[in-house]
Amino acid sequence: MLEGLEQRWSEQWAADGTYAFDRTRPRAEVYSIDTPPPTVSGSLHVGHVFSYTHTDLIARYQRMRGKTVFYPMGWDDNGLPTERRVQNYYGVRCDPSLAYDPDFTPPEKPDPKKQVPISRPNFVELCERLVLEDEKVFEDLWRTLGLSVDWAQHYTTIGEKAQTASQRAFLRNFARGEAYLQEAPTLWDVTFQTAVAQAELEARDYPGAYHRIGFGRPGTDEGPVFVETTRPELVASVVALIAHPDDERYADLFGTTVTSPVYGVEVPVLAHPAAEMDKGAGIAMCCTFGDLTDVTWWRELDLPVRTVIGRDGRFTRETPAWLASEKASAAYGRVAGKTVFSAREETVTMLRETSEMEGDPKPTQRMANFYEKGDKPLEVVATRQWYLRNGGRDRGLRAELVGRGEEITWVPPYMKSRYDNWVGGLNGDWLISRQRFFGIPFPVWYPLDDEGQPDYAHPLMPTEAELPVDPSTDAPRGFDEAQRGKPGGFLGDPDVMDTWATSSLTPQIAGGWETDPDLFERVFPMDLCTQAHDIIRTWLFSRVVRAHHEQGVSPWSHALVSGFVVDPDRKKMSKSKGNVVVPTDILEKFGADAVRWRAATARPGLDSPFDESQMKVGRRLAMKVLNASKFVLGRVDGATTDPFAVVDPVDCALLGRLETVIRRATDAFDAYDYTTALEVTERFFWEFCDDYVELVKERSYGDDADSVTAAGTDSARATLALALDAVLRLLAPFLPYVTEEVWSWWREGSIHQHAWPKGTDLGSAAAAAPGVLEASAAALAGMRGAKSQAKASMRAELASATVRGPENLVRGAEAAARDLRASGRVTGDLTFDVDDSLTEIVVEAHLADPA
RNA sequence: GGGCGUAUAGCUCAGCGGUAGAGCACCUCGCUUACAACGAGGUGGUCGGGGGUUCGAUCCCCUCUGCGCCCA
Repeated sequence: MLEGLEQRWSEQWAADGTYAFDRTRPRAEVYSIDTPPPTVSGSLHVGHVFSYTHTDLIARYQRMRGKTVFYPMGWDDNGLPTERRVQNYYGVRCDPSLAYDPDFTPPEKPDPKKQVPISRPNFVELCERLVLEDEKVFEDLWRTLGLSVDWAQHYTTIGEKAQTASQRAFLRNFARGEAYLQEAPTLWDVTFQTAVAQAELEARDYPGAYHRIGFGRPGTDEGPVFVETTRPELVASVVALIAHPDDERYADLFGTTVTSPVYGVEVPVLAHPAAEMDKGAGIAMCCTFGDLTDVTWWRELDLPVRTVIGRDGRFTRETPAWLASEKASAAYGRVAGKTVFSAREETVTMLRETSEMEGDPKPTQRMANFYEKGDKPLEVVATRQWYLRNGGRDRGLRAELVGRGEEITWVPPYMKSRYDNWVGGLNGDWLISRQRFFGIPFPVWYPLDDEGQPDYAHPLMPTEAELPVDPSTDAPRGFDEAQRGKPGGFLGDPDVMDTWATSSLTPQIAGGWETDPDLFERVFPMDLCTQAHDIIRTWLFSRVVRAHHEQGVSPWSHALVSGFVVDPDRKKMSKSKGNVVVPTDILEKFGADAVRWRAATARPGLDSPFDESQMKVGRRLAMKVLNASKFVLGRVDGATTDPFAVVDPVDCALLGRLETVIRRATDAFDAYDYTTALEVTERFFWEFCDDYVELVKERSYGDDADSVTAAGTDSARATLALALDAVLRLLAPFLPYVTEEVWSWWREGSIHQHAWPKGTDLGSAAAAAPGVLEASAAALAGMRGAKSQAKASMRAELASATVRGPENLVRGAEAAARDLRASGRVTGDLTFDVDDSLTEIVVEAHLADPA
């Protein structure tokens, strides 16, 4: 019965434009949402499905509250993940030195080990081709899940809208001095051969070994100074030994020089508080660069740069100038061109040959920085990169950005401290350039001087009207293509923007910033951004940075942060662990409504373990909605939802209860607490089915003219209809399919375009206290209990029943005496005795003898 | 080491000053004219440990411990 609803209704919604944004409405009537553009080259797991469902619950609620909802979906298709997927999928790799081949076709049988080198334009073409396929799959999934996205507002992070917005924002950042080009030590991934930003780092334990190596003290009788290092190969690039200023062991050495083992290079011994006295020998070898501490020392102690590791992660082939001596150059010849790993082995061999290493290496675990997508530790390489100011080097800006965070309502509130911690812990500006191919290029060229050397200090920029540009194929104003790379000509910036540098502008891209001012004014700043907690430091923060620089505001008023779906052992789902739950499987098995129901039970911010048995509960609810509706609609001919017909005390009590439920669900949704909204609605719905419907069933049939008045029948039918009408709307954000199906049986139009219920829909009857319902439900439960204990059928008749309890409850139940007699099948006496020694209803019942 | 969260029934979670709640699971019963992919009834907990505040603490405060995440 539930099967096929997804396809049928999602097609209907698409055809009717049910979720179309109305751009004629004023800002006050708009609710705008910034939702993460999923990485289409990646695979979705059930956690994404939950998080996007959370957004949709809010979107649907706001729409029913009368807002027109701006709910665009974007695809994050640029960047490294797509490049990697294209390499594997087509068996190619990008070689920017090659020329474009218009006739290129990818290999028929891709061999990942023998990737065919192709030009950058060819590579980008393949990327564009593949993301189209991926995006189709994603869109289908979102439609099946029932996301009420307005697909007309769609964007991609590589598309022209995104290119123009990213380049325009960059030009303005540059003009205001917020973006700048700098040659500086940069964390570098040797596998992907690109620079990596602080936000993409991941500290991991990495096995290493302490090598105890000695530095000579020429001109003294003293023995060598020993350092313990996990990276002996870097002895080739040592620039100083550094100990803590308070370390008495080395006090005498400060200001003297020592000579490096193997190479015999003379370096100073210096003091700096960043040296850790209790780590290793307490004195460290500073190399440019082994890690970020080296960068600090290099900067603060004004040390020279001695780079031996190239961008490919290998030792440079030419012998560096400071290793010019015969001894040093001979030693360097043995490591030149080697990978870090091989160079380390060779260096250890040399250290043993010269007896400058003491003992054997001692295994240790150290924390090393990794690119989150990489599996080799990052190196530090001096390169020229674009940076965007994000407060990492500016206390004032940092304070302003923390202030922007305070303008946002965080759901749950404690997620703000993640943001504050991250902003407070920044230690450098945002590195936005990447040495990759499938991304948005920097709209920048550099003039070449008479010798063909680029002048980085005076970059050439396009006007905003010329955007988007690709400096690798477009020539700057005043030049022509023939001057590319020639002395007196120009050079295009070869880098692309980091994917976050594009997706940090999603509110601007989707909202039509500078291209559609009328739209932008209606949707920006947005009302809501949603994401899981892992991207607070990246996506959330970077959007605040961009909006702060460009518009001087926080990009949204609310941030809703979802937790993760973790596996049953509470471990994070990841491909490598093989514990990923594929969303298409569960959607097929349980249906979209069931999966959405389960997602809605995961509160904002809290991780939730995946458990299939929970999906069944959602499915059962959807099924119950269908069945209960079938019953109610079989009782009410036409639309008899007239509150004035409701006169019976039990019916009034039900509406009174419903009024409270509507109020609580509305308050909860207003506070972004969709879980509580669902909880109170669902509880009401089950009570409605189990107690109320059972109580009034006989009365609603209206075929027992002797015992039931026509008014009572009308009252029950009107109440059934009123309650169903309201409860369907309360459930609509959670179960869009089944509620729409039922709605279509007796109402016009889509339930998703109808108003959220209000207490006033229920008329004055809803002012009744729900006590009668509670008391009669308890009495009914008592009768059922008696039958259950007697192991009798629920249809079994009771010869007599006595309802006892405190006065208010007994009187309440007595008001429903007729319904109780009918639903409990009491054939003989039904009496109500007040007994104030009791605190609740107790039923004493005698079964009729079986005939 | 710092920050944040969390600890309640076998499991997933509500409750957050006034005699412990739901769903799942489990047990028993029942095919009843909305529903057997169902319904009815029931079993099950010194609310992580220790202090304190209070007439009263699962709830507030302190502390310890476990777990998770983020940052060093």
